[in-house]
Amino acid sequence: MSATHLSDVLSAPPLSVTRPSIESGWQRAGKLWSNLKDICDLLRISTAASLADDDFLFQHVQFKAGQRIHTVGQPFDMLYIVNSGFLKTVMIDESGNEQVLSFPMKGDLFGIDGIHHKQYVSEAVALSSCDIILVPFKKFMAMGRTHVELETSIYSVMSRELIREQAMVSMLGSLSAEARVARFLVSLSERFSAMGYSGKEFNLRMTRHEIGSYLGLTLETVSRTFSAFNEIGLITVDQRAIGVKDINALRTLRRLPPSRTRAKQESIIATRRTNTQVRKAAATV
Amino acid sequence: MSATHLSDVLSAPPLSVTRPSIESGWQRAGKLWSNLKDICDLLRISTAASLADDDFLFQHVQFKAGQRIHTVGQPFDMLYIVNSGFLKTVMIDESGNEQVLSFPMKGDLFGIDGIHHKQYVSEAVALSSCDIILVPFKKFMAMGRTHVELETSIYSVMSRELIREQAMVSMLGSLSAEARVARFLVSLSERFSAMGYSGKEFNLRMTRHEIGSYLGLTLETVSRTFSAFNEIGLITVDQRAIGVKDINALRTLRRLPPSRTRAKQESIIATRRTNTQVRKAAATV
DNA sequence: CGGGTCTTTGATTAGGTTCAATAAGAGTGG
DNA sequence: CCACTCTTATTGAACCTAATCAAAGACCCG
Repeated sequence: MSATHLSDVLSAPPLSVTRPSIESGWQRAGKLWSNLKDICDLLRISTAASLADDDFLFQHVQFKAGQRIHTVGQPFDMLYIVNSGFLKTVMIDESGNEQVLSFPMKGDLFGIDGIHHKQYVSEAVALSSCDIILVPFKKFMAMGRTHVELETSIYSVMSRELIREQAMVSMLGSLSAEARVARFLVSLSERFSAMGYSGKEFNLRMTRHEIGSYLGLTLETVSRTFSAFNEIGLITVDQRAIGVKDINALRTLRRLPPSRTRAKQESIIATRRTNTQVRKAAATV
Repeated sequence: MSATHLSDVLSAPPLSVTRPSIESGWQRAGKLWSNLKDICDLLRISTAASLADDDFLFQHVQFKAGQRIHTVGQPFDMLYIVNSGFLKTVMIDESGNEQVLSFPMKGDLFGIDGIHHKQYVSEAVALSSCDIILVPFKKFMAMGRTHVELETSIYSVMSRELIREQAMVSMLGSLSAEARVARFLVSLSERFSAMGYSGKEFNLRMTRHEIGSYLGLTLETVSRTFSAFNEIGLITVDQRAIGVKDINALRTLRRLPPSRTRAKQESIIATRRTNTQVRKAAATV
């Protein structure tokens, strides 16, 4: 039952569908399968009528916490969609250190980074029990050719991922530690809400170390910032349990001391310049 | 002649090609046009035979330093390929600050971020005179349907961009200021070399401020780091003129003081632990 | 030549890392 | 079920990198 390699659990698609299961997916021979429409729904993609016709089935695979869905250097042929559970994706830099890139959860697609070099550049690790849908890329592309709106959606999802990374770069390049942690919590809250869970009370599935890696901070800074937010009453913290008390404060929390801001905000600069001159004048008196 | 809006310079494709020009592209009515094969070559994409057949022509447009190729919120319908010149792409955060995301140059594709929301999320600004190829996205997708290897390449290029952003996140999250600046120089050197220019002597086309924004540093830190590298003999600097003296030293320059490294390198941890114990033992003697 | 932008360099400050020690859980096996 | 261990989290103190503030010099372009 403990599959360490995908190939161990792969099986041929069922010849016929038996019965719908509770969650999205059909069951057959103890395995779950999803059709194209299920997948589009999961990805929050516009789902035109024609998609429902396609009877190709995508296999689900279960992973337990700690197991790897794919590893660096492994030949690419699949994309993956999270049906349930929590994961992290990491890059391994030349000195062997892990850098967390994302925390995929229900409805998220990962594995895209494997397309270019025909092998994965990152690793995906389950942080909890996970149900993952396998999406053979070749097949998916072929389907995009027959369902034009699907093709558009694939490009759209890839574009979305790029935007996500750009936002990440922007955050790492310009926000203070407090602001990063605050946004991280807001983002988690919103994602939990979107999934139908509580956005006010939730458990972190990742360690402080992993959060720190994701945000470009040390685990100590993350811990301290949680504590600080707790003291101000923005959140409550007890180990992995988070209670969001003032999400708007978290949302608008700017970098306390700006960074390479300055430029552009002429008014502020003008004001500061005036102050400086006043100060100088006072000094010379 | 000074076009501030793309629509001012757009014209219908020529009915027939007249004569090949010096650089990639054909000339007609004072304008440059490229075919599919030119574009694939420029993007360093596998170029199968069938591509040469396609006689659709892509229009070139010239921009002068400071002009914007596209802006935030502008409706998306084009991708852009740099045929010559230098640009920057920037995101504007909620407080109006620019964050530099990339410095596109010859052969680079940009505008991908516009696909998802059907409008651009970033801006592209010319840093020098530029010759840009317009790639109507709809048309490009359609061509991908008839040339399967092109479709694959489009996905591949998008994946490449995602990897680039991931590498950027990784760098911002884990490297010291020195290491970031060093890698920036190495990257520039390699790109200039790949373009046929000298990778040892080149001029920066961007300001210290823009480099700083790109690397998540202040302009002062960038300037100081250049000066420091200069003193160690890794490079020579004179304003925008850079001479790379020891690219390997730049390449391997690690973060002087590590960050959230620690984990994973068992040997080092073991060593450090031993040292600590030794120190403790010494202290108790 | 002059005004504006860009760059360099210095002095000071502060935010975040590093090192260290303790506490709190989670998992394991006797 | 509890002791033991390993991982994870919290908190403190000292240090250090990079930001901030400031000023002067270099360059560019009309």
